[in-house]
Amino acid sequence: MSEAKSAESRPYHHGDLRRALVDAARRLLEAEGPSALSLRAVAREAGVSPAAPYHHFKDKAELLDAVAQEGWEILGQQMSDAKAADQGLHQLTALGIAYVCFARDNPALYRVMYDAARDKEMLPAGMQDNKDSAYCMVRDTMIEHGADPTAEVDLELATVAAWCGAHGLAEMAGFKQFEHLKEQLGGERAFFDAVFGHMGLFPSMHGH
Amino acid sequence: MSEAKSAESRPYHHGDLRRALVDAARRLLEAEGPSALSLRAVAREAGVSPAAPYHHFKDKAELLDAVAQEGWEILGQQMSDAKAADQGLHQLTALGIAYVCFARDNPALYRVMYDAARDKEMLPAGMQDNKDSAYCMVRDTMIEHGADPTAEVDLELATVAAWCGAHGLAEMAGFKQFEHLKEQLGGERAFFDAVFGHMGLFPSMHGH
DNA sequence: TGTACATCAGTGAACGCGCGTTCACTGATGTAC
DNA sequence: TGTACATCAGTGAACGCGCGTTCACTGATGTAC
Repeated sequence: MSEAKSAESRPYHHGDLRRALVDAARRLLEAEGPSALSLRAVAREAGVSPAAPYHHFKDKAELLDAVAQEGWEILGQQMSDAKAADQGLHQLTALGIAYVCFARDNPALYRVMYDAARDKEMLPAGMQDNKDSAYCMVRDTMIEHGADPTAEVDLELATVAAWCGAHGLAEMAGFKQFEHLKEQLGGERAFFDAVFGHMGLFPSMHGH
Repeated sequence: MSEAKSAESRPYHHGDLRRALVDAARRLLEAEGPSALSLRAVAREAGVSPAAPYHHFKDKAELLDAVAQEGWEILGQQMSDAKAADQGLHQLTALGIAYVCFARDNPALYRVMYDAARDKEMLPAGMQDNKDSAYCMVRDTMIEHGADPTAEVDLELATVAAWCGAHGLAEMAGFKQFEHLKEQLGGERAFFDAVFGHMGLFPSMHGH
């Protein structure tokens, strides 16, 4: 797993250690889980001394924040791509599926994304009211598909409900005990679709 | 916070140290959060030496399991009470509200309940297929309210969907940023109701 | 009722460990003249 | 083009800490006779 290059190939100055540290953290995260994500382990994985990260991050929390931030950016990009690839009424479902697939592919990163925010008692980046947060993308998509933008409370409730549903499914889908359901339905994607359908959150999915 | 009794009042033999340790763990958990839950801290909180817990638990994981187990029992009891108190079509909603209220009142315990299971790569106690798990209570209630018990896949999907929705809301409701929504709706309970309503999971809530 | 003894449930000191962080340092790089 | 020097980005040793766990121990309890 270690990315440490052989002694002769890596110069004394790294070039972009900040980047390398965040990459190393992500590698560690998915290989060993969130509890293995110590500053020292990240430095080790990146092939530098334990003190090196302090030239790029104030402390461990700042490194974790950077990892979480990158996670939210990737998730936002994947949701945006999914939306672009699926014009029409299915766009909201596409967003939900993209969200859950991201969590399936990066379960430990996904946890860090929320935990880093909880530690700071803040909303995570992807849920903030920035114009390009994932949360706002969901809200905007709802408006594009007919939600009334002037019914502010209702709109926000619908967005929260969709977000909660996706988050709940993202965490539950990790349990191996649901494998049999996925198989019976013909695959993971169908399982996600079906659960979203039962939630009735995504208008494209329930024809009634 | 410490429960350690004064020297003269506590006998050498504790009486029920196992119980006291689980209680101490829960106290610590809600006061300091999941990351503060070390074996030593629990022993300290209970007023005994760091080695004492080993007479009652094989290791730290076993203590955490006991804490999680108790959490699931309390949650199950509260859901059962809520169901009993609300005959009729609102029973499913009552279960959902009870679930979310438990998570609101015991956020750190709630996390431990899932994390302890994830560490063992198991379904948590409350989600197992025991006759009296919380998960089965939800499924049974769905049947009582008209779900077709012979449509097994559909029934399980509906239960999973409800469970995911409740879990998602339970975790999101902890963010302070939703306070304004709760206020606008006239309280936390109304907020929970409204989100469940938007999910369309709970038949009693959506009249359409 | 009294005594011997096994068992139980604590103590407290110690172990090795990995952690976050600091420090004085040094090698590499870039800029001024 | 060459040299002096400031700055940058690393090293590696060290710090103190809290952790999980083990160990030999001892005080308290219960039971047999």
